[in-house]
Amino acid sequence: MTTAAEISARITESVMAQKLAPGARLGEQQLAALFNCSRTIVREALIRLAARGIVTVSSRRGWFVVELTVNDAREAFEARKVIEMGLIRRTKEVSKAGLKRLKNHLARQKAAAAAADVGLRSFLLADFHVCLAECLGNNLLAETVRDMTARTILIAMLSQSAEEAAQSYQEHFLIVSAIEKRDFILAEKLMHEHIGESQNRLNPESAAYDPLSELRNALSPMQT
Amino acid sequence: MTTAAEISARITESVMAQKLAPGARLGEQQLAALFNCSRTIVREALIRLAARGIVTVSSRRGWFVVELTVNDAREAFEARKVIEMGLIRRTKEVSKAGLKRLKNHLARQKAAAAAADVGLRSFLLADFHVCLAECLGNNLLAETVRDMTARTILIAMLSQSAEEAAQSYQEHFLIVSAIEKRDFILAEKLMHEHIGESQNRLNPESAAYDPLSELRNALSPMQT
DNA sequence: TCTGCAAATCTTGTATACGAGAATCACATA
DNA sequence: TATGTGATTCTCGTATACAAGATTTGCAGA
Repeated sequence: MTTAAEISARITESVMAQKLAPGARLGEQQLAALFNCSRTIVREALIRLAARGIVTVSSRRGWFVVELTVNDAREAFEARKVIEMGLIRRTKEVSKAGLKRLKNHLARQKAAAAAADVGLRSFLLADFHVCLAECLGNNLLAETVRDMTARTILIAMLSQSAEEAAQSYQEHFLIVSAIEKRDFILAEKLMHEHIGESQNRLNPESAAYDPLSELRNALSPMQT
Repeated sequence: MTTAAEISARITESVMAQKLAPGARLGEQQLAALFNCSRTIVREALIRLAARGIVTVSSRRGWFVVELTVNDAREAFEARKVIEMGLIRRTKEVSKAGLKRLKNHLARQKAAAAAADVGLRSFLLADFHVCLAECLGNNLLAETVRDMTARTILIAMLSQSAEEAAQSYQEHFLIVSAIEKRDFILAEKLMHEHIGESQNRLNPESAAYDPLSELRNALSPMQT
């Protein structure tokens, strides 16, 4: 027996941990069995997630983890740049507690990078951005960051190797360092590059997660 | 017979039009009767709105339009500054169609300011910000702006006089003018002042809509 | 073997029934 | 009159039944 809030949180986390791929099916009945509750509860969780742009429903066909178009992807990355850079830019001061929490989070990221748990590593690298927003004093934007980060993961999916993860951690580390030194201008610049980095990684337009992409490309009409 | 999407849109619009005050009751049964549908549909609409921070539910007591704390208010205004200023800042170019749409919107705002329809006027002044985000090319952030704008209205409520509305229109006009001239730096500055303006208007900490605020103040503990 | 159609199955969409907790009201009591 | 208590009413919370559309399967016919 589980609540709708718990179910939607679990699904969000799974997306952030790259355990749920774009297009993954989320059957009401299956989830109800898995979480030992009725379809009503599952449905509530899915409706919430739909409002947040994490899942979609296709009438009488089923619920699925969203699959973003190229334009959706552009907007999601742009939104993250706007929010996360703006948040840093408008910060005057960071509390000692906040800074401590950030460093603690960095330590967990480092530990996860060393360990073999890809899911936890992926989750923490994404969660860092949420944590940062919270530490900069805006829980409302932190929630928004969570949704948008999840969305960008659903594009970038499968394209993050161990080396790239290590690099992400390094970049996070440098951002926190800049914040600690109160060099918010540098921090903003680093954040810009950091988000741009993952955006650039998805070169062959979302080809990474589309199992039909090769076929699709091969059979695409000629430009005559 | 109405769909959940329509119901939630109607409620959001009513909030933006200041027709629904903070704390207003939204009974499932009443809404079902009003929209001629079952509680199931109403419930879906309310769950969506709850995910967007427009309404809350108090267990077995009822659904209500949110009442923000002082800190919530701070975060909402701050979030709007971050997003709307950042959106302008990162804009390089505005399409002709977008500019035309903005001017069209301004004209409607002007017309509404002259007319006596306070609801429409209030709605348009808020909707301008959503429209701007769309015209700057980010529908994802536009949706976010809609939610946050609604939230700020739920704080500032009742405090907007006809003169202040006219001033808001003027500020919107100047913002669009700056954008038209591609002076995004000025536009960003104007937006900053514009949002700050409405934030400053709510001086006596949300006293406007709290019927107990006087009592609360009178009976607050002494600072000895 | 391939095609087309009909039946069966699967999945969500919606209404409704019933239960539980909160708030209110009426009434007895001090 | 003021207070406390029990019944009543109101509202949401959850499960479930049934409908309807989409998909798949099976089968007959060419």
